Amino acid sequence: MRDPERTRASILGAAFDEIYHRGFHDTSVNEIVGKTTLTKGAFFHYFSTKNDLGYAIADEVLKEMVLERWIRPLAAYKNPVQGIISRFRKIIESTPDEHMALGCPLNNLTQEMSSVDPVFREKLRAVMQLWISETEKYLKKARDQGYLNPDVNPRQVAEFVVMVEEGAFAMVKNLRDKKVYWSLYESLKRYLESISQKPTEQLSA
Amino acid sequence: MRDPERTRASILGAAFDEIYHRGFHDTSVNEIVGKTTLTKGAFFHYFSTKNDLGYAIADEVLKEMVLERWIRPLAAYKNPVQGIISRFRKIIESTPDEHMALGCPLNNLTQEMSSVDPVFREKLRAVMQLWISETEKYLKKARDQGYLNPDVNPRQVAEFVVMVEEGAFAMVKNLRDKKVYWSLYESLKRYLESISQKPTEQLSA
DNA sequence: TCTCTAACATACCAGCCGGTATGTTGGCTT
DNA sequence: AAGCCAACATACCGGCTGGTATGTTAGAGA
Repeated sequence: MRDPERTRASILGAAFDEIYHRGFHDTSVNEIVGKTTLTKGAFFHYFSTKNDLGYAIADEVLKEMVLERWIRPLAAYKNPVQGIISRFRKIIESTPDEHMALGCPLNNLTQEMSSVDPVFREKLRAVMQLWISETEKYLKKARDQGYLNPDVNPRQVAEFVVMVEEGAFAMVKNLRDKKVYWSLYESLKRYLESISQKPTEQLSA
Repeated sequence: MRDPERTRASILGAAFDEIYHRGFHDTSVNEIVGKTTLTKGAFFHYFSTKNDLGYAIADEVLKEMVLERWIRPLAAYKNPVQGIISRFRKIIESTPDEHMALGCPLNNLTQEMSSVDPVFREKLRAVMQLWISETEKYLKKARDQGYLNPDVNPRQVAEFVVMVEEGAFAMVKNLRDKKVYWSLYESLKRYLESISQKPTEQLSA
């Protein structure tokens, strides 16, 4: 009947949802446990403080979400650059309007907490560094395989790409207009094409 | 001795500072008035609620800041595209590290408040729309004057440019590394060059 | 079966929050 | 010079917050 792992996960899930919708500060512990079948006693049994809950969200939920949404799918593409473009498009298509209006969970939490709490800052920074580094790997692969111009700097492009991926969500959240996302998609695509090797001058794999 | 306009402005200024540093939710009215020579009575004489204070910051402070930092300086450039690139660089150079770590005030407030309070959302959206529209004007001018390829969509590029301007600050805030800003600057420059008309006028760093 | 610890529930608290009610005072108006 | 109102100050409040102290109960081990 008792299942500590499930209990903890249910708190984490409810907390993520509520924080994603209303922000960390504006979400109280009472509201979080109210979304579950548990009470405050259970909450503080698993998380010694409210901030600890936030740390766990960064370490576990957000990190996993970034990998699952933005990184792992890239492995399926022969041309990683094409993969980045396709994923960006597919995420637009598959994200419900309600979520588009809420922005990127990682970015939301970072903007709210990183200048307030240094532990938050480090954990959220780690997630973003991971996101960039993994993107960089694929871009390097793309360059080595002749899909990108040989003079491109994979790290630099990776930082730009991730910034666009996050910034696009932020702007759509602000403007409440999904069409903007498509506009930004076109611009990112154009940028990536501008640093891509033309098929004719592509090196043979 | 009494000077209502100055008093109001001093509250607005102190509030903006404190909110910029610690976020809206985490800044209490007591802290704001504590930064001035006034008391809570004065605060609620000028702003009927704490949210009203936030609205005034959006309408007055943030709007003016966007125009002053990003838009008005563009008038001094013959090639608006060159102006956008130069301004982006100069803002990096002139912004102290401490402020770089705090991000863009407009973006901070938007990420924190726009999904919580609809009035906030509309006001902050108006500021961002203004930012984009004014940028669009200059890009259209650039296209008509042959600095940009004739097939570029000024609105689309404006949305992308503003997104990068905001997103760059957000990312630097996250990563706490000003070098990233230069990296993003290079990418933006490269993008704008890729949609620029080559023969007419050259873009230089 | 008895024990004992982890897994929860209940009840409560000090502190701070935004906001209000009620002063007091400066200074223009007549 | 008296009146009067905007411009402030002071004192206070109910409500909610994160957090704690103290239960109670499930269930694995002996």
